[in-house]
Amino acid sequence: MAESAKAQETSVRILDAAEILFVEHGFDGTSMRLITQSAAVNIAAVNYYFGSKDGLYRAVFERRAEPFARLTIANIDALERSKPAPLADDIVSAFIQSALQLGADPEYGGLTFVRLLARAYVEPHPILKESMPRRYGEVVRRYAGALQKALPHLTENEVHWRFHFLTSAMFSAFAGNNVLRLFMEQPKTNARDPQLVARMLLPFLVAGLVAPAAN
Amino acid sequence: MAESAKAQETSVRILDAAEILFVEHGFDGTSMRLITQSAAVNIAAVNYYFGSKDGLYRAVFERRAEPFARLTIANIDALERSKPAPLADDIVSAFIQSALQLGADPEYGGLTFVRLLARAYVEPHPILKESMPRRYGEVVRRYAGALQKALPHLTENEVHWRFHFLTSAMFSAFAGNNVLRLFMEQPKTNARDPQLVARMLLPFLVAGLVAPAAN
DNA sequence: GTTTCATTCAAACGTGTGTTTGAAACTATA
DNA sequence: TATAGTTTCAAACACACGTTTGAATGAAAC
Repeated sequence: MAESAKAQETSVRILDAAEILFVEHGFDGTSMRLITQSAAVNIAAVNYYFGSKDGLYRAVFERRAEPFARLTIANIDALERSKPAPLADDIVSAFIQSALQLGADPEYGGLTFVRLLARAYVEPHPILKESMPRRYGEVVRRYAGALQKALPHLTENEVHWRFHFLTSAMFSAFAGNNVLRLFMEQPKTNARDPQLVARMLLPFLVAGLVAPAAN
Repeated sequence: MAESAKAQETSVRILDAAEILFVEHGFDGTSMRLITQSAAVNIAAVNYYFGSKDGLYRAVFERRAEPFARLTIANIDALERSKPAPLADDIVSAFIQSALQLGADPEYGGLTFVRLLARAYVEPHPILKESMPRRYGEVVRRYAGALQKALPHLTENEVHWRFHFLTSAMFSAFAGNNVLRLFMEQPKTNARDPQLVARMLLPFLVAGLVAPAAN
C-alpha cells in the first residue's frame, strides 16, 4: 500500500484526493492541509505542481473535461452516422449513455466527476466560467441541434429550455443529489445505482422533450 | 436611509443580508465580516442574536421553511377540495404555483430562498439534514400520494423517482442555475423570469410524469 | 436623577488559512 | 564518485477566520 502509493505520481495523487474532497466539501470547505494529508503528500506540493489552490481546482476539472466532451460528441457522431434522422429518444439515450460511460469508467473520473459538475452549477467558481463553455459549447450545439431537427413542432427557444431542464434533472440524478433525501426521512429511491437511474430517467426525459409546445 | 435602516430590527437586517450572501457565496464562502458589514451591523451582533454562524444559518432557513411548507400544503388542500381526483397536470401546477408564489411574495423570501434551497441540495450543511425533513416530510407525502392516485400505471417506487426528477428540474430552473450558461457562451434561455420559467416547465414535467412506465 | 436592563461597539483572542522559504533528500547524468 | 536538476520537507509567513470580552451607550422603570 505504501509502495503503490509511492509509485504513483505525486501530482496525480493530489488530483485524486482533491477531486473527491471538492465534491464532498466544496472549494471553500476543502483546505490545503486536508487535501495534502489525504493524498499523503507534503503541503507545499500543491503549490509546487499547480501554483495555487485555484490552479489545482482548474487542473482537477481540466483532467476530466476534455475526455468527457470528446466522448459525448463521439456518441452523437456515431448515432447520426447510423441513423440519418435520429429520434428524440435516440438523442437522449446517447446523452445519458455518455454520462453512464463517464460514471462507469474510472479513467473518465467515474461518478465523482459527475457530482463535481453538479456542484459547479450552484457553486460557480470564476475559473469554470471561462474554461467550461470553451470545452462544452460544441456539445450543447450538437445535441440541441439534433433535438431541434427531431422536434420540429418546437421553437429553437423552447428546445433550449427543455434541454436545460433535461440536463438539470440528469446531472442531479446521476450526482446522487437526492433532493427527496433532504425533504423526507426515508426516501423510497436508491439514487446510487447509475444503471437504474438511467432506466428511470429515460422515459421521463423523452416524454418531457416530445411534449406539445407550451401555450 | 440611515433612519429606516436603524428602524429595522438588527436581527432582521442580519438575516436579510446573510440570506443573500449565503446564496451567492455559500456557507463557507461567506464570512461573518462580510455579513455584518453588508448589514451595517457590528460583527459581535451575530453571536449576540444567533449564538454562532451555524445558528445564523439555521435561523435563515427556519424563517422561510415553515411558511413555505404551509403554503404548498394549503395549495394541495385547496386542489383536493375542489376536485376529488385531480390529474397529474393539476398537482404539478399546484406544486409549481407554490414555488411561484414563494418567488413572487417577498414575505416568503422571494426567489432568494428558492436559490438557497437549490444550493442546499449539493452543499448539505449538517444543520439542514436534521431540520428540513421534519418540515417537508408531509409536503412530499401529500404530493407523492396525490400523484400516485393520478398515475395508477406506475409503481410507488417509480412515482417517487419521477417526483425526484421533477423537483430537481423545477428548483434548478427557478433558482436560475442556468446549467447551459456553464456550458455555452450565449444561452438562448433567459432563466430569470419566474412566470416564463413556469410556463415552460409545466408541459415538460407533466409529460414526463404521465409517461409510460420504464422497462 | 438614579438604577436596571438590553444592545452596541472597538479591540483582541486563539486558531486555521493559502502560500513561501531554504535547506535536505533524491535521481539521473557525466 | 562528483555534479546538476528535481522533488520533498519542516517551519514560518502574513492574513482572515469565528468568537469573546468588557466597557460604552441607549432606553425604560422607579
